[in-house]
Amino acid sequence: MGRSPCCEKVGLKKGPWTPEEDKKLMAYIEEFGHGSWRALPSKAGLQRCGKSCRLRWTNYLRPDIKRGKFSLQEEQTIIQLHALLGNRWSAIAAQLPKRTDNEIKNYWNTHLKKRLTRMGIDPTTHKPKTDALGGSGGCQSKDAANLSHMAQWESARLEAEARLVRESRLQVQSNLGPGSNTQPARLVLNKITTQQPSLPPCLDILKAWQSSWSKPQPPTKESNPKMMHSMYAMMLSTEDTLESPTSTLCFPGTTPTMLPVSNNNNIGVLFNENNDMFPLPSTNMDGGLMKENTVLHLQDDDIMAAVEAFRATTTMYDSNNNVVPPTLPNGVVLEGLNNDEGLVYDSNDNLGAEEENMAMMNGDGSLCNVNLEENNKHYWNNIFNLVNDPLSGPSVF
DNA sequence: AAATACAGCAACCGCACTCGT
DNA sequence: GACGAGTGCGGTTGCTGTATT
Repeated sequence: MGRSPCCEKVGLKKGPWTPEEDKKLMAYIEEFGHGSWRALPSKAGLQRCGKSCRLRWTNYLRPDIKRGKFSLQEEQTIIQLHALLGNRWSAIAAQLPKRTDNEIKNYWNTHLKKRLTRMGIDPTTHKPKTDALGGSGGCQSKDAANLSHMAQWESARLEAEARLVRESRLQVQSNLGPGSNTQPARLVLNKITTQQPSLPPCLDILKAWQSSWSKPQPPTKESNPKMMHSMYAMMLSTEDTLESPTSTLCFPGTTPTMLPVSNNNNIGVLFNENNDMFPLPSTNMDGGLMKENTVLHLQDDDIMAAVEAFRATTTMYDSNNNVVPPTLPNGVVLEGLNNDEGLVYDSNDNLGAEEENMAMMNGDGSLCNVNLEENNKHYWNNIFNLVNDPLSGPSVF
């Protein structure tokens, strides 16, 4: 549908904001909240369009914004999430507290993208640029399928989280009145998701999903208690037995029944305590196969649990904005996960060369081995070595 | 010291989506 | 269901500071 441009009025100022304009905008929002952005400029005495005001506020003036150099942890998170999500900056920003999507986007384009390019890695696909010359096409397509499958789930989750944030903001704002909308979305969401009323039965799906994303790695080295993040194992794996987070799986605490699958696709079906059947996302709700790129439409209950599930397996922050290790449903704390993102390191913090076979838990708690493709392993190894190496920054590029 | 090239980043643009009517 | 307002989002532009010649 056609829209009238928001800045059609002649005389509205564009370009860099002056300190005076910033003061006016901040003073107005602190007193009244932003309300309607379109109406704000005239009320605040600004010769700007509402869109410009919103951008200035969200990207620069908001009090809950951290500026300055990105930490190694933040760099790692950006790279990994970009590998999974692509240029979905708002989704990536949702996992980095106090960073805006615009800032992350700029940082990617000016720093991280160049680093990967110089390493010979396509920053779009996160694969070595020499892929076309060699390697196993079949394995790579399976990788891509797994990644795409996970990305579908993640995409749905992030959309859900964004919606939750919007809704919760509205709710908090309406409870507290004008001027109270500066609450960081993360905090608002935490308030909601930490309340866990009796969960509806369908949440077993999300439990399963959570479990599939946070299976602990059995100790492969006595001296190294670090845990493996199953998501990355799945991203790295090309083994047929390795399934995406949305395929057949089990989780501790409940014992879902698995339906036999009728084809080679990763169809999964779970049952809750009442034996209600819940097809996993590779199937539609009729149990039939979803077409590629089918958009998932999750119920709100699923969304709530999905958000909680993801939080259990991704970087989390305490009230002081310190990273806290995630906790599995059974209470196991995944020590070292956030720094290492699930990869197994040797004593020098390099990925262990002998770790070709990474063990994962089967649904029944037994172990299965996962063969990792050399190229992919080296790719992630390179990335983490690079971003962890303080000398590899400007001196390299 | 001046000119030029480059990097970094704030801000803009326009499309897409959501929601209310 | 159609429409329009409001907003979110990602791509792009262009300004500014710094490095290099």
